[in-house]
Amino acid sequence: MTQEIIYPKRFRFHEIQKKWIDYWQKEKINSFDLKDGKNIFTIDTPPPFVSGTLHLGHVLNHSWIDFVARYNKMKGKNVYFPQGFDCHGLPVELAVEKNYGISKNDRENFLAKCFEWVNNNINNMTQQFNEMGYSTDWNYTYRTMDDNYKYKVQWSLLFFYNKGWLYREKFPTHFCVNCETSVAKAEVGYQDEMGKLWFLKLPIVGGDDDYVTIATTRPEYIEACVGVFIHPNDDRYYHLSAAEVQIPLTDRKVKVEIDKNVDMNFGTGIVYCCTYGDEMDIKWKLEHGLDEIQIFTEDGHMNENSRYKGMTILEAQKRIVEDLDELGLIADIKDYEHRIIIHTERSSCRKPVEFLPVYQWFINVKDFTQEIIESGEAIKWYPEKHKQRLLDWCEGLDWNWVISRQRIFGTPIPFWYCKDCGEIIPPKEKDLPLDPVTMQSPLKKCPKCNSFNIEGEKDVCDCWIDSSITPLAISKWLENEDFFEKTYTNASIHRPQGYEIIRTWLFYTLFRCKKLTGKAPFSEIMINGMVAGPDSRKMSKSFGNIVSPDEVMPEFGADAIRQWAAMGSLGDDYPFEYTWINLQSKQPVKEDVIKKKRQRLPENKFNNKYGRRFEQLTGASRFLTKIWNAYRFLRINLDKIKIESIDIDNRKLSPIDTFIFSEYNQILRTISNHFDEYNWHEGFALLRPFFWNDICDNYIEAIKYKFYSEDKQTQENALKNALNLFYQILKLFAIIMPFIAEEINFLLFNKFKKIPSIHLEKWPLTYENLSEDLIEQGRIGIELIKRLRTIKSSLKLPLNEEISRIALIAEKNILEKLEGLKEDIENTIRIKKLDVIDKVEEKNIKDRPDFKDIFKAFDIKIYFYR
RNA sequence: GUGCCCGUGGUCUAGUGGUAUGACGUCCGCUUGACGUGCGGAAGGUCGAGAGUUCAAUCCUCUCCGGGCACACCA
Repeated sequence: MTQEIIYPKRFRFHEIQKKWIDYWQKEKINSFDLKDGKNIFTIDTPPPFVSGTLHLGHVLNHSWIDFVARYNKMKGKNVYFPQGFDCHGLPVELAVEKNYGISKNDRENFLAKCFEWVNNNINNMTQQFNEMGYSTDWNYTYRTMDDNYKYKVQWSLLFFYNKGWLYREKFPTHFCVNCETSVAKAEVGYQDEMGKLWFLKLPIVGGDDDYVTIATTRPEYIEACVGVFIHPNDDRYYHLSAAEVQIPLTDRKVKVEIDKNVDMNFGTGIVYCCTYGDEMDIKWKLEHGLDEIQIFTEDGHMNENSRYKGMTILEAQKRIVEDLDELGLIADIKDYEHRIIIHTERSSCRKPVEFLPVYQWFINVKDFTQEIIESGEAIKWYPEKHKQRLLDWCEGLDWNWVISRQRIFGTPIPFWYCKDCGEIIPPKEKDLPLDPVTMQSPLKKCPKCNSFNIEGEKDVCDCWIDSSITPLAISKWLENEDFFEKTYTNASIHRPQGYEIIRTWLFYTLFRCKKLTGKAPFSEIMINGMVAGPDSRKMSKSFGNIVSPDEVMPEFGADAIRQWAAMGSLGDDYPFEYTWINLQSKQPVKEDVIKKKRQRLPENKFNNKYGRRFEQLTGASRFLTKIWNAYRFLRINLDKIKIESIDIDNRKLSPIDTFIFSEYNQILRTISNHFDEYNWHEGFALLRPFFWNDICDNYIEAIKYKFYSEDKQTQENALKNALNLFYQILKLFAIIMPFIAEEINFLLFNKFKKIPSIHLEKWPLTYENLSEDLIEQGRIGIELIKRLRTIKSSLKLPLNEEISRIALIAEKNILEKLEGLKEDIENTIRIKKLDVIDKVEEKNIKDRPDFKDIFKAFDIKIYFYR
């Protein structure tokens, strides 16, 4: 090791990170060993979607996961910590279409390119995980697009089919006409939008210039109108109850029907029912046996049932309104704020969702929500409050799970069906995994109707079908019975995730794993919040408050960013703070100024003029520098003073040593308690000031002089005690800041501790058998030293200036203690002569001090002579 | 609309039935034999607003305001 590496004033994280990432990999420091089959603690980590880069949300989430892994390892558990990737999804298809210009019709090539694109992204993301200091064992990674993974997914579908929980049916489902696929209820959300409410006049058949007027936000649905509804108690329209109305722009007539679900107070109190405008329309259609007239195509245009065929839905709306107006059938138009259903699960879409009746595959979940609730109740939640989200979702669920997606890059739904009678033909188990598009059905003839018109399913699975068996995938279910028993059946399984996917990932995983194995997967769950920008709004492109890890990682390093993550509070959203500054003046700039400038200036000019200051990370970096310098100081002394071990003899502790050890004991216990609850914030918030103030500013300052002592034994003991304590603290640091901990471990402790990594260490123990008397004496010493330094500072004296004399005047019972501290105080404060005087002698002191002070806590008077 | 969470010095954050923790920033002093990305110190808060319970409330209750999330929904 060269001097260069040992003594730089700053922690050089760039080279150090790289060095340890390679070393940990080479030496298999993070390897999981099943042989110790007892006490296995499995972490079922969220597989990130393979967008190609990690964002700060991932950094927060996965830093915490890494803390969980490292902490539990240190606590003696055999931690199984794999990390996989969620590969399938629309964004992959879009990226491949865009970047390679390959059409989906060229199915084979297209899928190959999807695979390639995903693989590149995974390589990138794997590297980012490593740069975070993520301690997963990559030998157990998985990709949801792998055959081996698909096998499990398809096997599970076959199992569900055999149980009668998987079925195919033509049913109106949420359908994103932008993404051209059906989506699950869990993937849609509502968005407020300023729209219009149109009052349309529908002519009454046989009535002379007589109309019913309905109010609607969707006039483009008029051609699909199959009924008009009024409320049974609505006196205003009593006379209409048997009437028929003519649907404008069509040659159809529909009946006026009565239903109590009509809201009399909305609009005119009359509503038209269309196929399928919304969930209410679906219910009415089924209950009243109405016709079905579908007017939209799957890509969001009008179909052959409409005279506006070929137009987009929006274009059609415009034309329909114009046409109705021309016919004089528009009674009124009002501005109206309403909520539209949009595709929210992929934030890049957020386009309106329609209901389309197409053949879909469904899994019955409605009948099992009670069971899911039970699995949820059995989990220990960190924090408890988020359990309610799962329970609410279960209790409110009234739709089954649409699992089919009209896409091609996904796990194929491994079934065939008869095009004539709809009979489903399941695959043979031995043929899995398979793609029914390219593979022949096991039966040539429909077993029900003898038709030969058999078709392989083209649709693929919802991504949540892939990801909701992650606990089974990582435990080698269906693959290795022994491994499965140890890492699933008999393990405690920890599930870390954000609260936003409780109703999806958690819900589906609880459901499917229980059904497939008989055992609910999780014993505990740790919930993280979302990362917000400084405006405390969720980070998103549309708010312009995004910070990418790539922006901050090169400047601050993983250990600093992990400290930021550690300071986030359990289950709550957490802002990533920054301030815009003018790079020349270094002055803060307001957000709205930035917004304007960003629009006006070209990007490079803007970037030259303005930058962001990351205060939280600055603080984190300083802490790293502090730790680094504490190491340097001890290292310099270790080079001078020869010691054989850092084992300490409790009987040879000074009062100051005893006191700081006792303080450490307390801190350690409290931190353990917080970490046991996965409360990283509180634990780290204690650790930082303890190390900085108590250890560095007070303890090290107070023992420093011993390193220059004439007495070898004094030197050795002081250094041993300090190193021993530092090593304990380093183990605590290792969880949050794995790189600096490992670096210092090697530079400072390698010759004492013959272990290949500090990350294989056990959680530290407290120091036992400390003398209460010495603790108290040490406390007085430290407090006095602090006080005397403050006095020096307030007198504007440089800290190294020697004081000619100080007298401490105290009660008899404390005198003895002070005598024992004399040397520590004299040397640390630099006093030529320190006198300890009995209070009864005080009146005999003749010289007037330059400064007088009383230290109330111990009733000690301080006479200070410059 | 219903439910849950949140609102603490300039910013973020901890916490408690007896007016408050830490970080970053600001100001003052000190280049100490690890560290000026340091050390010592200071300023800065009616703990969202109002009402109630209490000897006492930032902490408990209610109402309101503001923010977030979830669920429901009138077309």
